[in-house]
Amino acid sequence: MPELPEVEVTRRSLTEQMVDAVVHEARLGKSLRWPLGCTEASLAGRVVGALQRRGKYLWMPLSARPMAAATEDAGGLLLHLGMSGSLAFGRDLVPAGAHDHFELTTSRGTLRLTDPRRFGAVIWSSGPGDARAAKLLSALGYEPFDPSFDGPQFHRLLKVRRAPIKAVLLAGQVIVGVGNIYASEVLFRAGIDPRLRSNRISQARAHRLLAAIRQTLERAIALGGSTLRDFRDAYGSAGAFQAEALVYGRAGLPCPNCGAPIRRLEQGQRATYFCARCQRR
DNA sequence: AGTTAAACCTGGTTGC
DNA sequence: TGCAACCAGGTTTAAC
Repeated sequence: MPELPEVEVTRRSLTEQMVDAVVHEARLGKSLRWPLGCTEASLAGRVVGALQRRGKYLWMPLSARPMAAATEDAGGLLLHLGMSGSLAFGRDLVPAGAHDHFELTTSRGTLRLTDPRRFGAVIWSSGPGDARAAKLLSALGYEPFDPSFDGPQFHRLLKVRRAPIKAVLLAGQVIVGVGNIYASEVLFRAGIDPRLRSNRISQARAHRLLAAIRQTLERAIALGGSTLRDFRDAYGSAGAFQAEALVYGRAGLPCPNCGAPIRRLEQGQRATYFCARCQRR
């Protein structure tokens, strides 16, 4: 489910409800991708800080006591929603089901991670120097909305890769947050063939692609993300961007721009949707 | 080092 | 209806 817009929508809805909450109890059910890395009891009494996002990861600061200086205790939880994860928060959640794998009971309500496929993760990190967290975050590319990231820099990074542009976007080593839905969508909006090799992209088209990424992700965030099957924000609301998808999941349907049938192909074991007439090599 | 395939899981949909 | 095959929003790991 979750690409950058869904994770960002989750971050915002969670932060509104959870900042300053005091943790009462943590409960881990079926194992997720990795072990938690601390005892559940060691989270009790900690105070939730403002959530941050890096790529598709969420960072929840958990201070050992109220008003602790950041330098004094920079610990917290690193969360990833994987393919099918979502987070819910509230005082009266429905009883936990078979796919609810992590719960954090707090003074303001209960945070619950639901993830049928269990590709998601919750790991304790003691701070920036934490090796496990650093390993996950260190190879990540630029944030799409980082103001210091611009078209020329994007172009330079694309020039040194030979994989198809779709694969380069998905890999997240150049720019983070673009998953399988939005990769097809941004390439359509930029008029670029997903099979085009990254190093063959001109500077002008790189600029156009970056602009399309920013506009598309921004619009998706504004619409609460995409809900294909089960994504919900922390209030339980579904997203609406899927209704504005121009090519994703629309094989055989007419291109909204030229009417030619949208094509589906496979790249790196993932489906890609595009219009062979509007998107050029 | 870069690129590609396999692996991790479960559930819903499609087709015979 | 039953059941196999295929599909799904991600990322790590191993292998060319």
